Amino acid sequence: MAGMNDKDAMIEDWTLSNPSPRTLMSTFLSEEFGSRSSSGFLAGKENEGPAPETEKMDKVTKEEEGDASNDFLSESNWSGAHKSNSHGGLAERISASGFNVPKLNTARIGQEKMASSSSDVRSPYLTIPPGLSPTSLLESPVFLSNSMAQPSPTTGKLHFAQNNNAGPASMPISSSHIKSNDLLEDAPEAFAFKPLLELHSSFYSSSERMVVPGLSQPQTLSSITVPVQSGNPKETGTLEAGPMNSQNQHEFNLQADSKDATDSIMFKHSMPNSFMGSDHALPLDDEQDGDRDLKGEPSSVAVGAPAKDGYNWRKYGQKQVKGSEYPRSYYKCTHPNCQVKKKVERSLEGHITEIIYKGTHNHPMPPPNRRSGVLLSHPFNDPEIDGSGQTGSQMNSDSKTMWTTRNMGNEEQDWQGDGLETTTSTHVAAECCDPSATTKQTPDIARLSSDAIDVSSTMSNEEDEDDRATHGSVSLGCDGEGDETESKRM
DNA sequence: AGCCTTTGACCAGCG
DNA sequence: TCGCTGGTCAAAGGC
Repeated sequence: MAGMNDKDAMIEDWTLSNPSPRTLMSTFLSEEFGSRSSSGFLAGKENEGPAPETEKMDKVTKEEEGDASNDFLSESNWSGAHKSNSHGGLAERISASGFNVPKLNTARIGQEKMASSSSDVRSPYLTIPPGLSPTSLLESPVFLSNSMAQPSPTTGKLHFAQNNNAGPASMPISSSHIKSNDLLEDAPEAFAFKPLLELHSSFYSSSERMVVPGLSQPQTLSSITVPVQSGNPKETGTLEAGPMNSQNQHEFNLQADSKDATDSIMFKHSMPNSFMGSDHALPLDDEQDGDRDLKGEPSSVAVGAPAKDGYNWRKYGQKQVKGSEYPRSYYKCTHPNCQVKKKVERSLEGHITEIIYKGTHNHPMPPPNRRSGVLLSHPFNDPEIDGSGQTGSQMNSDSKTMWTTRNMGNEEQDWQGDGLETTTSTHVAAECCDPSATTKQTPDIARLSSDAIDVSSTMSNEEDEDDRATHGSVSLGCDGEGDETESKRM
């Protein structure tokens, strides 16, 4: 409850006076990111020694963050080379609310070569030092806005809306080549994208349907576009995490959601090779450990996976679905009176190819336990922050959050919490996936490409209001750092 | 003992 | 009505 209030207050406090795409850019870049020449993101790996300018910002960041030991980000010596908004910046405000915000070294804007010939002249490149992973970005509080987003099944865009907003902002969400869980353990880029995938997975789990087909081809990884939001809920945009290039760099493209589609900024993030090493790999949750230990054994895969979104699931059936080369497992939420179900398709190797949530939890997310391997590591997952803990009310349990989506008939639909049935699906198409399997379930999905992430959402009225209590209770299995962070918070 | 998965059977919707 | 298909049930067994 307290977390919810904090968050609400925080979001409200984010509101800026002059929302604009450029403002979003500056806000996002200057406040949300910072570069740290010393990449202590992973327990101080790859210490390169902080540059003077970053040392300065180190102090600022630490001052802002207050209790540096309270969050993993603070451990990583986030720093920034400049701050455009020294008063009441988002970072400070978020920090005050319990978040630590990665900062981007905007001073290095323009120092990088343009990675794409199609880049806008105004689009500088930012280099994020090794150690700043997309995980960090995705864990940035900018993704708080996800709790207010609903995907469009036809356009693949997320629509943000609040009851007090003039109108929803739309942003594309696309992805290609999402790795499945075990692959996430094996490759840095996969690891980096895992929180994103789970962010969406968990987020959409709050609706009734989610489809997350994964890839089983570890050599393929492309881009993911996720929504971002500046201090003003109306200021939205997308952060696209591109594939890792030959220099082990992820390319990011931050674009404001505005009429000016060219208002974007691209930057790179160098993924340290150490990410590849198991010694530097972040610890995985129990489930992943289980999957890793018993990789290839379907039974083990089936046991741990369903709980990854933070809830406890009981498998009640499995069936080979026609059109899909992988068996589909059926899970129910083990919580009493909770009718949420979940369908999971996994390849023989244990790669998740599709996850479909049905229903919404009418109960708080259960506390992490060894069996489920759930680690409520992400700020969204933190009961103290998002209010989804056992202490009671959910973040979106109030009726203030309005969901805007498109239903199966491409008809804009505003949902204010009276929807009784929601279905949200997220497709992460895989080269190995049977396209018919996913498209059949969400025929309205506008597939961006054969290897794009598709998101659809349909809502109707069948569930009672309580079922919406858990809408937006984003759980993010930020294994590793989150595990440590959560324990520290506790 | 309790909870879970497994798995074959059953049921309902649809063409 | 029939067959197909997806979803669910429930007994059995494991942990």
